[in-house]
This record gives sequence, C-alpha cells and structure tokens, in this order.
Amino acid sequence: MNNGQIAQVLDSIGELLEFKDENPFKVRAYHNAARAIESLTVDLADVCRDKKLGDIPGIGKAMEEKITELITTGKLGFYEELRKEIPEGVVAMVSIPSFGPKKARVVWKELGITTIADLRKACQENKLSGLKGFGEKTQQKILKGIEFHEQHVGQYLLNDAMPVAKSLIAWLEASKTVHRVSIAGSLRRWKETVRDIDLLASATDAAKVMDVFVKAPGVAEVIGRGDTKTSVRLASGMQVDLRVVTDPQFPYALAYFTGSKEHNVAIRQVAQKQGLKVNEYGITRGSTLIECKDEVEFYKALGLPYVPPEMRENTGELDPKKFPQLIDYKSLKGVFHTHSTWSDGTAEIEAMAEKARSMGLRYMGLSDHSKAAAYANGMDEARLAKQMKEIDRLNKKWKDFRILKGLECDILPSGDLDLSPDILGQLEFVIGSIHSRFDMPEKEMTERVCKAIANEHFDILGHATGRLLLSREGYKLDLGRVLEAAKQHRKIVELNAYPNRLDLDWIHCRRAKDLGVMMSINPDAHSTSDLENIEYGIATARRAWLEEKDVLNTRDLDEVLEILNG
DNA sequence: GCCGTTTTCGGCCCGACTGTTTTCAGTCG
Repeated sequence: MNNGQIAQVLDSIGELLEFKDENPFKVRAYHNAARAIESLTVDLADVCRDKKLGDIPGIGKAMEEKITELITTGKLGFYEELRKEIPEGVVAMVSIPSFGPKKARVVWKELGITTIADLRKACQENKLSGLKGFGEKTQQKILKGIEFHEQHVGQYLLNDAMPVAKSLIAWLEASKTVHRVSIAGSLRRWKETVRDIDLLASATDAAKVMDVFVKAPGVAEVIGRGDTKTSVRLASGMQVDLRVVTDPQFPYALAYFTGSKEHNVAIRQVAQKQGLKVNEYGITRGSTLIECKDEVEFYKALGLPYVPPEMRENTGELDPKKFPQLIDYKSLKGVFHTHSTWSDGTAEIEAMAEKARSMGLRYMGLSDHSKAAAYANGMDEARLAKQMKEIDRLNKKWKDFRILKGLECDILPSGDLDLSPDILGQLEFVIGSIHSRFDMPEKEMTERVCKAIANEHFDILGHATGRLLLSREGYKLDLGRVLEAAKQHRKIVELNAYPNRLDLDWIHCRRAKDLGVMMSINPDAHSTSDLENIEYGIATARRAWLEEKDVLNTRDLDEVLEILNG
C-alpha cells in the first residue's frame, strides 16, 4: 500500500466520521494526517519499518497504529467497520451542492434513504418537509442540486476556468466600480482542476459591484446574493463567487480567499502563537489593526516570508528553513516535446519555431511521433532522416534560435524503443512515451518503463503516468521505482504541461526533486498556441517547489546539450 | 485524534449565507 492509498483511507475515515456526528476535531485530525502523508517525499512503509511514524507532525499514537495495520496487512478493521455502518450511497449524497453529511444522515436515519435516486423521489413526493431542519426551500434546493450534480462532474480544467475568470475580471474593471480585483481560491493557486471560480474585489459601494457582476456575459443564474458575497452560475455550468470588501481590507481578504483552507488554518495557528488574530478583514492584536497594504506585508506582519499562492497547501511552506528559490514564469530558455505536421501537429515546423522564438525562447526540441503511433502519423526511420535534413535547412535561418532534432519515441510493450538504435543515435534527444497497452499489470508496466529508461538512447520520460485529467486514470505504475531508475541512469523526467495531463503531478514532481531527478517542463504542443501551455507547467512546477536548478530547460543551449550527451 | 517554552487536559480558525428558526445549525470556503 503506497502513501497515496493510505492518505485516501484516512481521508475517507474522516469523511465517514462526519456522518456519525463525531467530534469535528477528530474528523480534522484524519484529514490532517492524510494531508501530511500526501506531501511526504519518502515511502511511508520505510518510515513505518524504522518506527518513525510518530515523528510526522499530525500523526500520533492512534494514527500510527492504524497506518501500521494498513501497511502490514493491507487492511484496516476500523475502516472496514465504518464502511459497513454507513451505506455508500449515503456518502455519495454529499456531492450534491449544499447537502452535507448532517442532512444526509437525517434522511438516511429518518426515511431510510440510501441513494441519490431515492432522495430525488422523496423530494418530489414532499417527504422531506416534515423533518426537523428541512423545509420547502431545502427540498427544492436539493432537487436542483441533484440535477446539477448529474449534468456536471463539477470540476473544470485550469485552461477552461482561467480565461473565463480573466474575462470576468476585465468586465468588473471596465465597470469602474472596483478599486482592486483579483482571482482567488484554487484557481489562483493553479490547482490542476477547480470546482468553481473565486473572485475578490475592493470597492466603496459593494452593491453596485454586485449589480455589475450579475449582468456579466454568460451569467445564467444568481444562486445567492448578500452584502459581501454573490454567487452565480454561468451558462457553462461553472459557478463563480464574488466577494467584495473595502480597499484597506483587500490584502487580508485576498490571503484568506486564496486559501487553501489548510494553509489558512496553519496561518492562524502561527498568528495565535504571537497573540494575533487573523480573519478576512485584518490582522489584529487586541483591538489594534496591523496595517498591510498588500499580501507581502500580510506575511511579513506574521513574521513569514511571502508565500506564493502556488505553495499555499500547508505542506511545509510556513517553515522558513525549507523555503525554495521558486522557478519563475520567465525561467524557461527553451522547450522540448513539440509536434509538427510531420506527425499529428497542426503547424509546420517553421511556424512552431517562429512562435517559440517570439515567446523569447532560444531553442525548441522537435519530437514528432514514431511509427508505432500510427494513429498520429508516426514517422519511420526514413521519414525521420528526411525531417532531420529539413531541420538542418531551417536552422540556417536564425542566429539566436535553434531547433533540436528529437523524437517522441513509443516505448513498446517489451520496453524496447520503437525505432532503430542507429537512427536514434543521430538525434539530439529522445523522449520515450507509452501510447499503447495501458492495461498492463503494474509490475510489467514498471519493468517496461524502467527498461526503456536504461536504454542508452533514451533521454526524457514523457507523461509518465498517462493520466488524462477528468477523463482517464493513469496506467498502473510503481512511480517510486521509475524515479529511482531515472536517478540511477541520470535520465530526465517530463512535467508535461498540457492542461489535461500535468503529468507528473505536483506531488510526484516534488518527490522527483527530493530524489535529485532532473525534470523538464514540456508543452507537448500540437499547435503554435499550445506552446503557451508551458505556463500551466511552470505553475505546477511551482506547486512542487521546483527551482531553476531542478529543471533542464531553464538552462542555456550548450549546457542542455552537455547534459543530454552526458 | 493531536498537541504542549504557562498546559498530559482542554483546547483545537473564522466568518458569510441560507433556511429554518425565535437564537441556531448546517454548509461552504
């Protein structure tokens, strides 16, 4: 059982305990422990063997026992019992908006409802209105919530949400009703998927801002409206929350509404120890406000270095000793993993190169598909040889830019690379990727990938888990072993910046960094505009605390070639 | 269930909004 699975069990226990009306602090303890494990960069099984579980903050005696049971037996009696006690369908009900564990428990205990379908039926038959705390409006709200739940997974990719948020910001700014306005919430932290869009504005007349906001293009429904908070649903189904505060309150509110929730809790604990109180309106000592004009001052007032939003996940960012020199959005000097019309890209090589050059990049590694990717018009040896000549011709064009000859080479089920060693040896780099036989058992898949990594012509492991966000699980793979192999053979692992991949994810990137495995932030561009995806990759790298030194393509060309040849 | 530079017991972050309520519980972030 790996760290992720153990964290999942503890999270699940926390959730189940809520249905039992358990002490909310006990519930939180389970979620905290899960969070602590999730961000761990070592294998919990090793920590357990060394009897060091108790050293992990958030893990005490009870957690230690449960984790040990999970690791040694693969099961946990306490968890099994809980699951038997609370029907799965009842747990599933909390994915209905504004329907939480307390309400779920009431309909289950009072009316014996254990599925969302039954819940809908009960609402339609007006059976809920008699229950304590339930009225006509609640019933209607639940029906609406179920409808929404069925239409949407309720999650959106970063690249779907970000442009919408930016256009709403522009709308509010254009109205001249706001002083300052910003994206907040998980979107500002660049979480890979988001549930909604959070916006924060400062203004002298909040009501005016709300008036403008509900008239924004795309608003289909006003879900709620108060003096300081308004929620709307867009025609796309996306929910947008807007909070309005006074301008002096803006920095505190921005910190607060950016979250994460766990980061905020940790911030307040830090504040409390210094006799300070933090809320969205200020930092106060007694009745005295500590003035901050922006977030930098906010953190300073608490004696902390400024924590960029991407890092605010309560995984150690409040410990100044651990603070990294984060990679910047302008740190990349070149990119790898780009496609052209030679395989399944939509743009000519030259257009891709010109776009990369216009973005201020100095080199672009071209890596069209190899022949096993027939669906993508993959190249055989002969076409690849021809493409190399074409690149030589194009490279005469620029003094300040170069296209590198590469290939996204299929890793065959055997673990061999798709094209002959002879032609691979002529390339400047080779990305190895899995595009077939996703269904292999974990052990075989791990061996397949590790064998490819050991191949002398292999340089970069492409989208290591193969997951597609919101649509496909990754293939089964022992990432720990894969990263070890990359380290041993001094190979590079990709952080694929394509917004529905972001693979490796931030947690595993951080693990790679801690192991000393070099990463490369790659756009996996199939069009010129896809090159801009590197922004999502850099954001993910920042979430993983990566520094420039951890990333291949922050380096100048000559150094990059040295690393690839070495 | 975790934690401790006043503590091994008694705390544990804080507030807005909604719908149901005459003072509050649940949900959300």
